[in-house]
Amino acid sequence: MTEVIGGDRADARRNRAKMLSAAGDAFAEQGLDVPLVEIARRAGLGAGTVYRHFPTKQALLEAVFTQHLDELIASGERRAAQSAATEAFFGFLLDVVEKSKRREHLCDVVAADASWPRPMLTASVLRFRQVLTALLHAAQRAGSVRADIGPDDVVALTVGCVSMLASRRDRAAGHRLVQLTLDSLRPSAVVTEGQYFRDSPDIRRDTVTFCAECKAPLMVRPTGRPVRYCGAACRQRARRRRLAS
Amino acid sequence: MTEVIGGDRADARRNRAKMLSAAGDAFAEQGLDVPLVEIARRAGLGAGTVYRHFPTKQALLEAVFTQHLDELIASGERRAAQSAATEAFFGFLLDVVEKSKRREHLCDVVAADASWPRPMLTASVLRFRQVLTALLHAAQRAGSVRADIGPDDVVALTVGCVSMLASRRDRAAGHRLVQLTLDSLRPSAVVTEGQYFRDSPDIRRDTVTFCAECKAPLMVRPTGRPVRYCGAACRQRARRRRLAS
Amino acid sequence: MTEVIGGDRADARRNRAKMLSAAGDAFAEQGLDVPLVEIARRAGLGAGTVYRHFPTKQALLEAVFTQHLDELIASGERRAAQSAATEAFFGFLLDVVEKSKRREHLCDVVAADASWPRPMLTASVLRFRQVLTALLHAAQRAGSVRADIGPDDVVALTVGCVSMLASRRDRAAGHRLVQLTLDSLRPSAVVTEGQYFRDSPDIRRDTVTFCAECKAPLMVRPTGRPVRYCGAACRQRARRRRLAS
Amino acid sequence: MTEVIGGDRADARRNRAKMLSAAGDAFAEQGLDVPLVEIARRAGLGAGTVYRHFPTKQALLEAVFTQHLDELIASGERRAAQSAATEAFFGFLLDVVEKSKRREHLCDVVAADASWPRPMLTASVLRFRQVLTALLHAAQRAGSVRADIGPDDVVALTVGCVSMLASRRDRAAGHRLVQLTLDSLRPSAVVTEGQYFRDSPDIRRDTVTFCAECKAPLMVRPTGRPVRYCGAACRQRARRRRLAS
DNA sequence: TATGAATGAGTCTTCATTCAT
DNA sequence: CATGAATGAAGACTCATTCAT
Repeated sequence: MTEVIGGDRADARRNRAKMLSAAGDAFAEQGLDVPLVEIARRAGLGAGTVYRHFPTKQALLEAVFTQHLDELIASGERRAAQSAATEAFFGFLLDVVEKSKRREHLCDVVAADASWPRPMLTASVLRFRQVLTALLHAAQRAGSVRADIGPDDVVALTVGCVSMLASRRDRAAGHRLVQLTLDSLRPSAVVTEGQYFRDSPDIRRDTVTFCAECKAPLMVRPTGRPVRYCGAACRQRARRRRLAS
Repeated sequence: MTEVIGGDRADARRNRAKMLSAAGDAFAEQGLDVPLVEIARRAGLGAGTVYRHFPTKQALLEAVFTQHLDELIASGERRAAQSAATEAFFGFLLDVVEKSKRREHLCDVVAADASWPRPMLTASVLRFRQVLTALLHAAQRAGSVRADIGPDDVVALTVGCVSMLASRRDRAAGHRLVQLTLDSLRPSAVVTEGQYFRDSPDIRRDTVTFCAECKAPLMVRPTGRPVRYCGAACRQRARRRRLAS
Repeated sequence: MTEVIGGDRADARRNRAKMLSAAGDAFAEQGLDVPLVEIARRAGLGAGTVYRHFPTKQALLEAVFTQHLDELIASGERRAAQSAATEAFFGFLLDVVEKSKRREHLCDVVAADASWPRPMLTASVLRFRQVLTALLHAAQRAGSVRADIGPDDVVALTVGCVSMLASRRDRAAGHRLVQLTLDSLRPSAVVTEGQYFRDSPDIRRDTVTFCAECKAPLMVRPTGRPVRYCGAACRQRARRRRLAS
Repeated sequence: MTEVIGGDRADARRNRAKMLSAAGDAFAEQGLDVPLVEIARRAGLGAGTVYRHFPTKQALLEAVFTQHLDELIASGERRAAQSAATEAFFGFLLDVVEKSKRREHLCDVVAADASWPRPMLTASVLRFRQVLTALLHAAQRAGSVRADIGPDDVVALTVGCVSMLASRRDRAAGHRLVQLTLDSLRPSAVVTEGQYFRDSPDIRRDTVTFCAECKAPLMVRPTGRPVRYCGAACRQRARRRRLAS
């Protein structure tokens, strides 16, 4: 952790806050390559002052990231305390995605852990994982999230969602996509057999059947007469073919 | 398009290929900020040679991106010709994700179109969209993809999947996530009501009911006796609880 | 104008001066193509420091040029205040030529305005023109400079003189040439009719006499009483002098 | 001198001519810094071919310069043969200035002899000097050029004139300036006493008389018997003429 | 032999970091 | 202690010259 400078002096603390805020904005708007002097300028401070607080640009970046995580942690704890498990979990994920939207660059950092192993040891990172894990497990106990999902899956999913938001210009459409993606976590979601990927053999397959006409997956219906087609259209089409032959 | 240098000289063409390959690797491994001399070194060439072929680092990047797209286009056309609509579409998406895995940085380029508007006019980009759109529409006609999905949604979804793969270290787990996410496109996928996002009011809600036991969303069944549980397991569980009380 | 860096810090101002001086020397000795690091080396500073003060090599060049002009302006104003019109004007021109001697490259810049239109709007350029024009007009009113000469002619003439000085190795001989050339501006100078140049064909031959007062050339009048003065003003002035003595 | 390549092959000679022409244009339009490939492109040849003919860019430049001189030499010889001394001399100077107009960069080369001592040994340079000197002396013998002018003065003057033309946008005005300047060479021209340079503010006013033989200006001698000749040589020459008639 | 592709030294410019004011 | 000036290593890009085709 960065040694906090002048922890006892009000102005120093205010300066630190200004820097973090300015850095957050700057990274969001101009990417991680934004010059440090630009951050200092936004904060209304000198470059030297920034260095007094953060010995390295890297350190500043980590601090911004940590602050971001802390906000998410607070959000997660609030939701855990106030909502039922399912709402808490999904609400938290939406929070994470939404709040990270303007900070995709931070996600780059998370994604590229090879180049940045240290922050993974940070207290905030650990606490974030704890909160996430607790919410996840609660939701799983409540039956609203598939049992075969782990915290890492959730993190990866949210990272992906942030990317989606970033690449989908239409705001509303982006949100719908995120919704769609997060709902993949629900138990009803069907996982197509994973034969496409060349080298991932051991993916457990749910018991899926497919439309006899269009090969679309059919919902599981343990009882009753099994469906053969995904809908009226396919049934009709199959019929036509049968008659033709 | 970059003027191709030395189209008639075998060595020049070979060098161009070496550069593109080296650049692809370098961008993948070290990010878009990789020095050009590093790319030249990997290609076993001088920096000046790279500049002779690509007048700008940007131009080189675009060429790599274009080549990548061209591979995807070929893959898509092959699948469209050889497979049924559904397999073609989902197989194509998996191809896109898989092949882009080591090239997430290119996705950054796609994502950040504001800063890079020109390539969007490239022939390859247009062709890619055409292929994607054709596959999508075929799959939708076949009933295996939701009707309310457009090409931009699909692109964004794949971009997100690539991010997921990048952030999920476990290879198999990453693939499973991708599978899960892509399956969101299938008509059976349920979209939770989008009330979480502050400002996306107009998301059409499907009429969803939930499992009385586990709260999982249930498929719409307009006719017949409404289902109350998502499956046998839940029905049994509910029964047990009822007996216990 | 270049934003002046560190206006309040003594060392920064001293450094700025060192840079301008070093740049002036470097441009004079090695031409405009002198590497910026060479300038930095001469100034005893780092290249980055030069860039902090002048965002571009161009900007540095302009600053040197402006400083040069400012010196000339000061010289012109001093002379205008202290000397009679004729002495002031010719003295100024000699100053301009002499001081620009080691700075011919700057003249290149002036000459090549097509490639460098902006500095022409500079305050210093305008002021220089003002001073030059004022001195010229005063000298013309005093009768010591031909009436058909404009400021642009004078500038071009001095530019030419600088070139002469540069190409004439012998210092004294160079000065004599300049003297000769500048004296072309005096009314007594004879202009051969310009039949040589393609587009001014008819040359009248010169039996020339001069105004007894101001030495301006008098038109040939083969018959009748020869004129002695170029006009009423000179005749009157001569009369006054005769009466005074 | 550059070894002429393929002197026996017609195409090689044609190529050489194309190169020289292209180089002349390129230097004129884009300055001496024009890339060699640009010259090759203008000539419709490969860069390697240019190098086959001229081992160095410098060598090419010298060849262009030499060709330029050769044209001027031819012009001078033609005029010497066809015109009277005065017309020949001044016509030649106007030719030099006019033809060098688009080639000021070559003049830079002449001006900057420190950096380029070798071409001064070139046959063409020597021949040019010879022609110039002959024309000058003839004109001086004819009494139309001051006796105190040497070949170097004339060269410097023309270099200056080229600069004037370059810096005076108005074509006609430029030509008039050149005329004015070249006429400084005529004996009637008044040279103000050259004490201005460096720091001599009080310009003594000029009551100037001229040498009765060579028209050179005579120094003011307020008292005593007025001098009529600039020196013993002229006095003697005048005496001889008197005796002859 | 002509061509133009390859080379790499050299230039401008940026920016993280240090240090004098 | 805050400031912002100085630093110099590093990166993009150019071009004279060489050399393989």
